[in-house]
Amino acid sequence: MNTPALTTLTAVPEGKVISFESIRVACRNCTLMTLCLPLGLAPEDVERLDSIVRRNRPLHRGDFLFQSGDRFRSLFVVKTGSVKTFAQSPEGGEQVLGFHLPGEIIGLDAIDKDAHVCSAKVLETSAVCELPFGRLEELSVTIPSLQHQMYRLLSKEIAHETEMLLLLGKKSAEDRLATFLLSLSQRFRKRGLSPTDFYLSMSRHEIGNYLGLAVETVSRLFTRFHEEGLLKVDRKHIQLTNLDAIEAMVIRAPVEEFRRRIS
Amino acid sequence: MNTPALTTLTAVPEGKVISFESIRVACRNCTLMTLCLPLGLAPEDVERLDSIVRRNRPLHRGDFLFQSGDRFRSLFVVKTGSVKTFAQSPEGGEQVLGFHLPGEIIGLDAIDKDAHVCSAKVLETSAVCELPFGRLEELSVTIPSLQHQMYRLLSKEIAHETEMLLLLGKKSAEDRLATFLLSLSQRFRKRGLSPTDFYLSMSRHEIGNYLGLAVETVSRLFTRFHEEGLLKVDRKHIQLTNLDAIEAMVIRAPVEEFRRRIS
DNA sequence: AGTTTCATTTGACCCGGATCAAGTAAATCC
DNA sequence: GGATTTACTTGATCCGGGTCAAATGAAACT
Repeated sequence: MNTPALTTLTAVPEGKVISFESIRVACRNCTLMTLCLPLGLAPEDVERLDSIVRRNRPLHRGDFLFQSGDRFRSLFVVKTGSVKTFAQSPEGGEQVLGFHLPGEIIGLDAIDKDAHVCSAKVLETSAVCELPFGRLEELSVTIPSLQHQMYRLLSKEIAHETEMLLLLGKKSAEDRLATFLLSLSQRFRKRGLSPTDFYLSMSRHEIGNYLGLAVETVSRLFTRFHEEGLLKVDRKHIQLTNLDAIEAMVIRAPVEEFRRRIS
Repeated sequence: MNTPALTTLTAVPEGKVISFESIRVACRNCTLMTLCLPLGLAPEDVERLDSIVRRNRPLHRGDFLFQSGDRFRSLFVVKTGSVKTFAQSPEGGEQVLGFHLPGEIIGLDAIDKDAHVCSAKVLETSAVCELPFGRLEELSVTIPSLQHQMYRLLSKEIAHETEMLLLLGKKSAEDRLATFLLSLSQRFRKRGLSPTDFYLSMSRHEIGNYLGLAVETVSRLFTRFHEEGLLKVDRKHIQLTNLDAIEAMVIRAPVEEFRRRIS
């Protein structure tokens, strides 16, 4: 048997039932082990970690993991499906902060203030592991390799946000969308899924919000990329037909700087 | 005696000598203790932390703490002066990631890859504490409150970058500069310095780069803010003559969203 | 099946801020 | 002290992408 919940990452239609078994798997049997918190832990330590993990029933589109202002109790790891995080201003304006795929950890920004500073909403039927942070912290006192892994994860998150800053600070709309698609592609690949053929679980509006672009711009860019033969779009189904060109697009981005410097 | 090196945060002219004594102070006597790593530690633990801190000679404008690609060995804490961090593309283009004031920790993004992913350059004569990360990690295994403080610091850094994402993702040039000035003001206040009267240690070019704006735009905005009576500018000397207005400017930023929602 | 609702696409227009181009003022160098 | 370099300011122009408006298409509702 394979693991249907993982391979149908974003393909589970609304309301369909996910195999409950695939959600209850222990860390040691989880296909995400090398992407997740247990990375680098000795088997017996994985068991100890496993013992504090709460595996709740699957969540559905629109469900919240937590909302901004909630007391911080747990970190969450996406197991199947996807989750978006976003900040909201009192008036209702919202800024999408990230889209989270299986193995990615959510809530790290809440440790400092002991309260959530953003909200997390499930984009499609998803299974999520809950890690009560108090227990995790106790555990990491007695497992140095877990502490190290925690530092690494927090650091990785910082480095990742830094990359987003680079993206939003300088690049053109075209670069932003190309970078976004490439990021998804690479993350799908790491999870054993097709890097060139996938479904988007988020709307154009959410993509635009995330990238600091208007919906219309996102839509136009998809059309243009399609016309240029970079990809095929059908609604939420994306096929990257020229991944190399998309990569090249992202890499040669800082050229304007270069041109300025040599002149 | 007061601590001249702190009170002259950005006012030490190039080449002038900083009191060496003020640099060598132990953590327990450091005015930054409540802003820095020792926060929340028992006195004996502060001593243990103190014992691994390396206090090097002051650095001067243009000196590097580290460069992108360097092996990661230590975290750094600004003690006096200021430091900028930036990412650079191979061609020479650069994106300023942050300006760091006394008590702020630099290098947290390097833990994951065990290599620096950005560079840190001193903006003015500055004293910096070096924290060898291996030692720090060992220590944090035996001092749970230090481990907790590390988690908090890492988390705070994530939350801070999230705020920058919000800024760069949505807001107008005006909002960006206002937010930047307000951030500086608040950070100076926390350090016991004037929140309304300070020197900028970074150039207009660096501010623009940081905020995703052209130098010319930054310059024009300073002129406009001056005309509107929000501040006085003389070269690098800034006086915020209407802090309330600047705060209001930042807070009422998401109004466009609101307008859209009710229509 | 037909209606409502919401998401996406497409077109027309406009504006904020980038870019280009001087000019001015400090700081650094002889 | 004068020359050179670098930083900053100001003005003119242009364009990428936002905004507005409308059409089209999917999906949910009755």
